[in-house]
Amino acid sequence: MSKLQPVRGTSDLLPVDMAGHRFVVDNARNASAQYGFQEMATPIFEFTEVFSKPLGTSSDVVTKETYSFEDRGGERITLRPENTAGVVRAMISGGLTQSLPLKFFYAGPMFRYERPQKGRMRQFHQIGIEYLGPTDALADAEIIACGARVLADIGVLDKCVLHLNSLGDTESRLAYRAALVDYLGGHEAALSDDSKQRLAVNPLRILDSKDAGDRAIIADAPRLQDHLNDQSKAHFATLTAALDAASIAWKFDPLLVRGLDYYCHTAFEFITDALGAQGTVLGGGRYDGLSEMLGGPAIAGVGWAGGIERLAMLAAGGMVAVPQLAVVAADNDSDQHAFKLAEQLRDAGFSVDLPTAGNMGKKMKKLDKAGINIAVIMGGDEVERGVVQLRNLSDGSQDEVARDALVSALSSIISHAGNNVDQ
RNA sequence: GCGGGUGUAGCUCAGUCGGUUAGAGCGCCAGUUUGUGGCACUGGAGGUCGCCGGUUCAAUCCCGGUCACUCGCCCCA
Repeated sequence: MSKLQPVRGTSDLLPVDMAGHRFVVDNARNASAQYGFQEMATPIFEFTEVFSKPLGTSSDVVTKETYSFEDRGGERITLRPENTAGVVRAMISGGLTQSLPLKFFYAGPMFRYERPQKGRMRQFHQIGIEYLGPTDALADAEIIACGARVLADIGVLDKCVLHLNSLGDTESRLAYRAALVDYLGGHEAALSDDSKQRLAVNPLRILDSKDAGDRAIIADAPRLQDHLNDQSKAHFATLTAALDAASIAWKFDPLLVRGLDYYCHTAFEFITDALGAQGTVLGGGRYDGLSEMLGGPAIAGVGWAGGIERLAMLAAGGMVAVPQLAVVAADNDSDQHAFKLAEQLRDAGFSVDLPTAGNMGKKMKKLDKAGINIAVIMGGDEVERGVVQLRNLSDGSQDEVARDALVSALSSIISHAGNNVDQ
């Protein structure tokens, strides 16, 4: 192909792609607004510490996946690989900790230096919500319910399974981690190479290894749920009771873990099998330790992020809006009249296209291909007589209408529900 | 970062056991129709066969590298 190609792992959002993208974002924005989440945005780059401090050196996201560079002023900058840290940073920076709780919705690009695959890009886009302040498990339930509603609204909930686990609070998790390392240490030689690395760096990750040998060892490993203290158990029980009450189906997944240190209690992912290896379509959890790790006050938080590209691939929807009608000049001398009429119709609230190239046959052909169903045709004769030809391209009918009566005539045949859409 | 597959027209793909002008369908443009689209017919444009190098009298085809896409690992959205 041409040498003029986008950078690896990036892609253009042409109108047809943008339609699916907007379909996801618009629905997510509306659904989260039903729960009181308000839209905000943070910069797409931050000082590197915003990500390196909370994510830690053990995380793949930081060690090998970030786009980091030094700017002209010598500052170390990182393109955001996710948005939770940025949102929490914004909360601290903006002094918003005085008005808890906070409910935020965001949508925007994220950047990870990964090997691209289907559903995995170096620049990709996420929607997400963050609920800052509450420690109660009902907050966890509410954000999961919100996530389920987003998926339902775009028509993909029935293609996903909600996997749910509890990591417990810090005390529980540290106790479990010690037990797990103790057990796995006895089997180290039999572990896969990847898992040998993880044993030192991030042992919980071994739990969801896909290696067959690892899985055999894991089968007899100590279980996370056996190490939850009473408070952690209560948190999880409250959450699951709330989900059950709302008829939100979930599946307990004891192997679902999050690598990052600030995660605690709830971890969940909506997973589909329709997208190959990139099955997680929306995932998140509780991150009570994050604010403190960033140097702010101890403020709890729960949230999730969803991959817009992955969601758009699952969703059939996505409509490209096209104008409702077009004004066609039948001859060159009528161009100015057609232009003026198009403006008048736009003043009246219609979406109007005005084809300008070629003879009348070409213009009509363009309308047809664009999916425009109504043509207002005017030539010298019509201008003189103060009328237009109103042609319906769907059924081929055509009527002469007085210009004074055009707006009301159009109003009766074009629904005012909104833009005409066609895909 | 690791392993496998693929790369021929805008799109989906044939094809050349290495040999003169590389094909099809769809799409695009034009005409049949100089005030009327869809259908049909006719014609046309469009490819350095991803890129660089090697072997060869000769490479789109074989070999190496590279880039991109793709499948899996890793990790996650």
